[in-house]
Amino acid sequence: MRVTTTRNGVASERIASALRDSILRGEHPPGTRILQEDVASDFGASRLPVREAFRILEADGLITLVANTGAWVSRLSLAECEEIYQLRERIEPLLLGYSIPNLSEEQLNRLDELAATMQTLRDPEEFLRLDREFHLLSYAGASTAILGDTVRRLWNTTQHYRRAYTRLLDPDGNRIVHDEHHMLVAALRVRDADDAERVLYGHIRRTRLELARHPALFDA
Amino acid sequence: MRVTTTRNGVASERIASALRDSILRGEHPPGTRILQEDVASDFGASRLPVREAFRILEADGLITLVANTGAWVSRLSLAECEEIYQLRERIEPLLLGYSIPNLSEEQLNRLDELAATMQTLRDPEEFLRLDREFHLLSYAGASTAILGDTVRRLWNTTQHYRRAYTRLLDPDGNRIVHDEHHMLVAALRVRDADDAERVLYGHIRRTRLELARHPALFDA
DNA sequence: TCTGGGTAGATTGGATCCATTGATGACGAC
DNA sequence: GTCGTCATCAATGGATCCAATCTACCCAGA
Repeated sequence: MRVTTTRNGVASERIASALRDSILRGEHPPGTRILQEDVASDFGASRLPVREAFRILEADGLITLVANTGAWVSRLSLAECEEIYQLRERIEPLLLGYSIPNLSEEQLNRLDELAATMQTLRDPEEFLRLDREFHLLSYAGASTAILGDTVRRLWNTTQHYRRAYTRLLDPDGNRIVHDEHHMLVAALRVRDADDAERVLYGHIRRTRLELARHPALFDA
Repeated sequence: MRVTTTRNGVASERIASALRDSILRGEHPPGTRILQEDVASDFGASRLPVREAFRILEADGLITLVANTGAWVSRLSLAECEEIYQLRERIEPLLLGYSIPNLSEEQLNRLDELAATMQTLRDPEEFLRLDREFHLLSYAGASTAILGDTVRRLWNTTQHYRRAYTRLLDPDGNRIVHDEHHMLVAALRVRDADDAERVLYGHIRRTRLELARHPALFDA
């Protein structure tokens, strides 16, 4: 007889997933300490699954663990952020190449829709969310596990700095971003891998150079 | 490269480190199941630090965890292996570029020595060890954490397949490999980043294409 | 003989308790 | 007044026990 075991999945994964979302939403800025006990009571679990969740998030690059001391939300220096963007410049076009042949008509339409919606947004937080969905969706055709995971990790670790940067911008000021998004979708539609990869490369590179012009984002 | 905040006193790190070495040495071939209880008794510890060690190794890409079921040494398909090599082609030259300006005379001498020694070896296992030391040492000048960790993870996951491939080879057959190693050190000595990165790119690319010619390596 | 269900055993996931480590603040010496 | 030391306390690391769940095997029935 099966009792009401609500089969919610494994607790450590559930907690890791929820914590990841809340960090990505910016509820724990870089440098913030996170206590096992607090998280455990938040989720109504013991500290044990929380400890495993911390290991998962450490692997994601989201938090940094120090033995016998605690866990902190990871903080990047400008140099590390540039490093990540240079990585992204090189591997996201590769990932996109894997994805292009398998993108469905439905996915392409959604990409169009996202690119158009982003242009009308005033709220930086909403822009961040859609921009993330846009790019990750463009990789959805790739059946690669390692490459996809690597890219996702890089997106996670830079999320907070993209947020800080986005808040600085005049909503209309980054017209180039929207143009690039539209150019990218156009290239994807005709399955022009070379063009799509070139646009994406430039898109990331430009963002990297822009970020480097605001070193203040990385203080504190 | 990796900052190695010496958490060596912590059992989970010690166990993870020892297990990682033993997997890299080939003592647990891909597909092998690893039981928490066995590892725990091997190290005279309880299962708890073993569980955390498993999480660390999962992040390294060395093992795969399935909830309520167990841990297996990761197995790659040919497609995944090619994916990893394409990644390596793109990011290891970048990492090398970071490293070149900071390589010491001593490190360059050691690289020369390694390249020469490898030429004389008959034992594939020894070759693997030195080849790993050679390449990772060539990246030692890079102070990058994220990039270095990413590369190290890729090396880990492909270690077993490099081993299987190396065993196939006639020790004299891969003269090109040795030539490339010497060319690489020569370029590093004169701090010619462009040349070094090009040689390294070709080195990895050639290996990828060679691996693809032996699909049998990836069966069961 | 093959398929399906059910049960028993092995193995992992989670909770609680204890040991150990690191940080903080007070006290005393120079 | 400042620096160093020590004691206290909070937070993490680890051990043991219990619960949930998956696997493997056996047996009944077609």
